[in-house]
Amino acid sequence: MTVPVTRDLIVERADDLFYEGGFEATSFADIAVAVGISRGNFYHHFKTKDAILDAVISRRLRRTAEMLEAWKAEGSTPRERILSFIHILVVNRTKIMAFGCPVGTLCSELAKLDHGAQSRAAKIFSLFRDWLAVQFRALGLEDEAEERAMHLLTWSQGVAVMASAYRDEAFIHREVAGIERWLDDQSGMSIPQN
Amino acid sequence: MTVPVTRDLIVERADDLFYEGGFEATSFADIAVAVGISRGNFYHHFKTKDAILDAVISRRLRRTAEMLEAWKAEGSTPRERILSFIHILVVNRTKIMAFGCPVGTLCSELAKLDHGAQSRAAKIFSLFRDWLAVQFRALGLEDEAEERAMHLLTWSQGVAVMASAYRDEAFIHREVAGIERWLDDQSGMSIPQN
DNA sequence: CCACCGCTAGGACGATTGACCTAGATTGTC
DNA sequence: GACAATCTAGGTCAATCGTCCTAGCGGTGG
Repeated sequence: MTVPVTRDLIVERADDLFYEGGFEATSFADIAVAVGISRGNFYHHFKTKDAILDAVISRRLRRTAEMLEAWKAEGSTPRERILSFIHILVVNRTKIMAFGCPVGTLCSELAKLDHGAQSRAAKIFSLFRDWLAVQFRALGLEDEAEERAMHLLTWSQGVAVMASAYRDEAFIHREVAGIERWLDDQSGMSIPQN
Repeated sequence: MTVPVTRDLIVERADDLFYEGGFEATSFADIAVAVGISRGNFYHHFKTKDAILDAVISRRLRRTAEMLEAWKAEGSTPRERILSFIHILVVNRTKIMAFGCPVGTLCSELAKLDHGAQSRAAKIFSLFRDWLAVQFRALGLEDEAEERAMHLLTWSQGVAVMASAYRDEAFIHREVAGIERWLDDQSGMSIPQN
């Protein structure tokens, strides 16, 4: 809390609003109200809306990296660490049913807007992918680790989309159980199986 | 072609623009330019933007039903019919890499906008789900048919999200191959396996 | 020939958007 | 305590949004 407390607050609230309402649909005024400052004050901290988006993506990259680091400490085994990832779907089920996955929906929106920051947003996925690949490699899957990581990411994204489309909590639990079964089928298998 | 050729043209172009640019980001002016008519002329056919959205969703519902009906004719076996669904990912890979899945991204956006039409948009998913469930039931999966249908829908949605995030065509082919292997593991199995 | 009606064009509306400016308040430093 | 840098508030800007109105076009029926 050395200097930029207001700036951080702006990024934090903008992060939430971008998630819950989308980037395009969230206006300067919306963020200003959420933070509790005037619209004019905004321009002192961020010159453009894209600058806020950049800061939000940076924040998400940093927090994701921190979360993955924390999971390394909590879960001692690779399997437990991967389960930490899978269980985001359960832990955040309420918000996911309402707004989908923060990363997936942002990437989708930025892709449609043909926004230059889309590739940076996709790097949040890469953090998960690389981290998961390390865990799969520790499970004994050498060559297939990256592919398994992408598949797990894919599966969870699908669950997020369908869960928000139907707002079905039971569906999330069913699919998560399926992912866990799939995970336990992966360990040390020589023949690839999806 | 009895009467409403202009109206149909509006809905058709709006459908494309909503897919490629998103509902919120597409303005009346954008659609008018795409159709080649004046903005004022718009109001004669659609009083509100939501009315256009309704018409677009109706169009998608109708066209989806027609496509599923056509697949019944093309693919004689349930497996071939399901493969027709899976191969949308390959056939439409270019657009999917650029804009994601039309249904999934629309549902996600409407969810964030808290738009009343979200549940109607989700009915497009239901058309696929019910149709797929019929095919899985024909494969000998009685009780698990609906669950398998939802899983296949989930998987394909995940592929669409990740494919657009990374714009990776090889990834699509890899996952589609995985889906096909999964499909062939399903037929007539008594013990559920994901 | 005229009255009518579906369709079109183009402008105008109030509101809101992202962006920007300026003046005052606050803070920190010497 | 004076000064400079930083932060804040509130207003203004042109552009664009969805919405709406009206005048004119073209064909059809009486």
